[in-house]
Amino acid sequence: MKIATWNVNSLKVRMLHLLGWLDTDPPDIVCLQETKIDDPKFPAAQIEDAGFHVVYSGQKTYNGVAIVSREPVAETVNGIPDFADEQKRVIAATFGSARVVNAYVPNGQSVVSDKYRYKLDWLGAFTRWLEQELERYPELAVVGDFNIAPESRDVHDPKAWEGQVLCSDAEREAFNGLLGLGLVDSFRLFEQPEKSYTWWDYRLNAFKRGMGVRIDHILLSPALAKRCNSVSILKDIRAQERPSDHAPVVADISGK
DNA sequence: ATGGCAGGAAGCTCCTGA
Repeated sequence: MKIATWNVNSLKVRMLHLLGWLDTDPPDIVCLQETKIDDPKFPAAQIEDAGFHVVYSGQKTYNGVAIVSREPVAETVNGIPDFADEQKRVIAATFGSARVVNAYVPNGQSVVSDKYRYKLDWLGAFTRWLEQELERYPELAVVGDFNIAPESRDVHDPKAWEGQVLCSDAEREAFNGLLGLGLVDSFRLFEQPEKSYTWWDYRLNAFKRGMGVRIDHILLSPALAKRCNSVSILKDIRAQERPSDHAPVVADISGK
């Protein structure tokens, strides 16, 4: 089973990129973030016509998440239970024995912003919920745009980013809190190219100059990590015409 | 130190993203 995560930065604009990917080299599950589309306008029919199922939780202009899958979904949950939040940032679903949580973690804007406080509160609630999910579902994948670069090697210019949003101590502690539950940053289970990133600013020709950060992640419970064969970043999709500013990440967890 | 680019909604400019 291949599971992927991709921040599309508007599904409407990225629809042909998605359908092309699903046509040529489809993962079994694709988790999308920043769909930026209200549920009544979600292009479900186009995705279903391509032979996939899809569940979604969106809103106009901001946020929005969806899970596209070969197999039908069960036990769909929108949002973090018991955490009041009008922003559509989480959707979870079950595939066979595997549970998939798809998250668009708040950006934070800057460390002195109210949005940063919201981000940390949000991550606290997210972590408490995932602790329960792990007990219920030993085969758990937590994927999405975390808006956190876990380590210096995940940032093209660690000096410039030091203490900034995405890289601050509190954010990295929150990320380590997720790992503390037993989740594994699957990307680092394997040898990876130097300067592996998942997001590059649209400005300054950042993609071509390799100026990126690794903020999109696939975290796996021990039971799934054991079956993980490879994880890679699909830079080709970031290199297309009119791309999202994020590249997808895909993990193969079909077992040895 | 600042702005650069892109998307969306509104409406001919502003907010947000990371």
